[in-house]
Amino acid sequence: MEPDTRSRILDAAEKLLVQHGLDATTLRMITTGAQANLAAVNYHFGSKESLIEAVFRRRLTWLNEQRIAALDAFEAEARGAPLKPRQIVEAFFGVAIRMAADKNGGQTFMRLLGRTYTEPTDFVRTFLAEEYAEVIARFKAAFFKALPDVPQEEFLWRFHFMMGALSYAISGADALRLLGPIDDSDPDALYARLMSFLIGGLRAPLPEIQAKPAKKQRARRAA
Amino acid sequence: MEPDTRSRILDAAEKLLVQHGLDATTLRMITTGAQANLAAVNYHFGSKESLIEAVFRRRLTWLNEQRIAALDAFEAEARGAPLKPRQIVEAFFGVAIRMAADKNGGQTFMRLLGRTYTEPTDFVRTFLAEEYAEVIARFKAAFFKALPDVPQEEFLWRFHFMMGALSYAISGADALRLLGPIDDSDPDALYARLMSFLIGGLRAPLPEIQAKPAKKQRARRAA
DNA sequence: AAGAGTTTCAAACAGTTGTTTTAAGTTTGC
DNA sequence: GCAAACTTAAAACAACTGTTTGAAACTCTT
Repeated sequence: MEPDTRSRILDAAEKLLVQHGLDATTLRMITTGAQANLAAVNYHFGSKESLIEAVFRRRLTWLNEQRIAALDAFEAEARGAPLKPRQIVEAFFGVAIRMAADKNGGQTFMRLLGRTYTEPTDFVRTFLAEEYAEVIARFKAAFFKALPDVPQEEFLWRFHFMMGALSYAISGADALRLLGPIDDSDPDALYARLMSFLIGGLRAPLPEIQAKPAKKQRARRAA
Repeated sequence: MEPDTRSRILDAAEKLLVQHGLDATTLRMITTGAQANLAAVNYHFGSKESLIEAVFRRRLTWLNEQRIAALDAFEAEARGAPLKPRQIVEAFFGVAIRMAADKNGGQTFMRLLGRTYTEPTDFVRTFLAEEYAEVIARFKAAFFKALPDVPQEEFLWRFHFMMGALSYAISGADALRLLGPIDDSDPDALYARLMSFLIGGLRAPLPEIQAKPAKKQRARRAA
C-alpha cells in the first residue's frame, strides 16, 4: 500500500463515516480499514474528534475556495453588474455537484457532508459554521444583489431548500431506493437535472404570506 | 406523570433520537428521560432496534394514511381527470409539513424522520422502505398521469429533490444557523414558502441531457 | 555505524454499551 | 382473599468504546 498511514486513515475514515455515521464508526473499524494499528489515530490526530475534523477540513476548505473562485470569475466578467441567478447557483451548487462526481474520494466526501449537515454533533456543527462563514457571506451578498425583488428572509429559505435538494441529489442511490430503481451513474445528467430544478425553485413566484400574530415579537400594526 | 411507561419511553426516545441520532442515543438516556427503569425498554419492546421501529411506526403509518387520504379526496373530486401538480404536491408534502407544525410530538418526529432519511442504519432503511411502499406507488402513478410530458426518470429525480427540500425545511432552525439568524416560528409561512419552491422546481423547464457514452450498459446509437 | 527522532505495535486502562437475570412489587380475574 | 399475570426494580453480564502506556522497530542525519 503506497500512501502513508496518515492518509490511509483519512481515506478509511471518510469511507466508513459516510457508511455508519459519526458515532457508530469506531476507531477499530477505521484502523482495520486503513491497515494501521489502533493507536495510530491518537498518535497522528490526537483524538477521534480531531480525526473527524481533519477528514472534513481536507476537502471542505478546497471546495469552498473553488466556490469563491467561481464567484470571483463571474463577478470579474460582469464588471460590477449583478450576476444572473443561474451563475450564482452554478458557482455554489455546480461546484459541489462536480466534486460529488469525482470518484476519487470527492464523491464519498460529499455524501458525508450532506449527511452530516442534518446529523450535527455539536463539535462538528460549530466546526462547519466556521468553515462556511466566508463562503456563505459572499453568496448571500451576490444573491441579494442579483434578486433585489426577493425579500431577504424569503431568499434565505430558498437557499436552504436548495441545500436540501443538493444534499439529496448527492446522497443519490442510497435514499433513492425508496422511489424505485433509478440510474445515478451519469454525473452530467444529474448536474443538468439539479440545476434546472434549483433555478425553477429559486425563481418561483413569491408565496403570499399573511402577516402572522407574532408571538414573542412585539406586534406591529400595518403602517 | 400520567401516561404509562410504554408511552413515556416512546416520547422520551423520540425526543432524544432526533437530538443525538440513532446510535448516540443510549437506553440509559431514554429510560432516565422517561423516568423508567433501564430494563423497561427490553421488557416492553424487546430491544433497542424494536423500540426505534416502534417510535417510527407510531406516527409514520398515520402520516402516510393521511397522505393517501388527501390524494383520494383530490382524485374523487377530479373524477378520473388528471390532478393538478399542485394538488399532488399538496397531498404529499403539505400533509408532511402540517404534521411538522404540530408541536404535540409531530414536529419532533418529522425532524427525526428527515434526519434518518439521510442517516440510514440498515435495519431502519429496510423498515422505511416497507412503510413507504404503498404511498410511493400511489403518488408516482398520480404524478405520471398529471405530467405525461415529463419523462419518468426525470420526474423521479425531481421527486427526490423535493424530498430533500422538505427534509431541510423541517429540520429548520438547526441547520439554518449556518445561513444566519432566521425566523422559523411561523408554520403557515413555511408551508407557503416550501410549496411555491417545490412547484417552481417541479415545473421547471426540462434540462437538455445529451446521450451519455453509457459505461456498463450496452451503447445505443441514436435512431 | 551510532544515535536521535519518528513511527508502529501489543497490551492494558477505565468507562459505557445493550441485554439478561432474579427478585420484589403491583394489578387483575375469580 | 388469593393465585395468576403483569410490571418494575437493582444488580450483574460480557462486549465494546476511546485513550494511554512503554517498549520495539524503523528512518533518517551526522
